Amino acid sequence: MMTPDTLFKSLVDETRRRCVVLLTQEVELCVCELVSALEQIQPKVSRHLAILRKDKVLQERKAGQWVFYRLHPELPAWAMTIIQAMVQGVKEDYRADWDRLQSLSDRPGRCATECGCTIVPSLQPLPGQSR
Amino acid sequence: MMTPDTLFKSLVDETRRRCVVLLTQEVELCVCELVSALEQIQPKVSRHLAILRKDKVLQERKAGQWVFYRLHPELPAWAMTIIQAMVQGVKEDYRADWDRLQSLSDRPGRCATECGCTIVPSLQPLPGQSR
DNA sequence: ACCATCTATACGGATATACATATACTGCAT
DNA sequence: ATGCAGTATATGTATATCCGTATAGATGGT
Repeated sequence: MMTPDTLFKSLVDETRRRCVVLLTQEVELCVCELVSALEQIQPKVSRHLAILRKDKVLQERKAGQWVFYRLHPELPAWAMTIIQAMVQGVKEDYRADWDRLQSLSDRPGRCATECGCTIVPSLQPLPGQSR
Repeated sequence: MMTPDTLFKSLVDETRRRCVVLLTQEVELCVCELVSALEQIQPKVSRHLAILRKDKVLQERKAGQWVFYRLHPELPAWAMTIIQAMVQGVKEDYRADWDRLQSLSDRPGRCATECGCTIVPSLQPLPGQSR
């Protein structure tokens, strides 16, 4: 079960927060997209995603050679509140991550039939952003 | 200015979270009260309070030989949201801290005219008592 | 089979953090 | 001045965390 101890340990790292913030804007992202958006080397991103997965902050979905991550659907309400408040706190700081993500070409396709990602988290986009 | 990085670093430690949680229920507490409520040695509590003070999560008020701490009045809204959600997350877990705090005798008095704080109704201000 | 891509993990080093103990500082009372 | 209570900090140590590099596994295309 998620505890504040686990959540704060997970979110104390900025790389992990940047991943989580992007995943409040996009339903799911694969590792290579996060690598490009964050401009970090792949093993580093993968290691942090493993921590977020172990702590049940994120959920993984394997699709062929890709692994997609999304916010864990069973995050308790207080944890989602913390994540959303954290997004408010970073405001424009992580804007560059979002911009890089949007400018990527050749992103792997997602279709509802293959990934089942019909659930869109009811989160507010960052100020000035639209999808 | 408070940033999520600072706040998460501050709240990643359980001792610091326990201090903050108690300070969401009492307007202000002195170090010796926190030492008793948390059942931790004084240098440990003092060191963590220093971190919370440096990070502007808490504010200090010196009154004679006592130092009272309270939530920093300039905490941004998103930070207060995170703190309140964290309190929701710990629910009954920190209940023992509160119980020990309430059962303390000889708590230092708080006077509205000298400290400007709002006295919590459950508190019995006792003038000039030492421990 | 071979290769390229995507992802995960193991390893060693560097940095950061928490701890207990000891000590210093301050304000108040005798 | 002396002592004591409340608080803060310095020190050394142990542990945890993060990083980059190297490597391994898994998948899909040729």
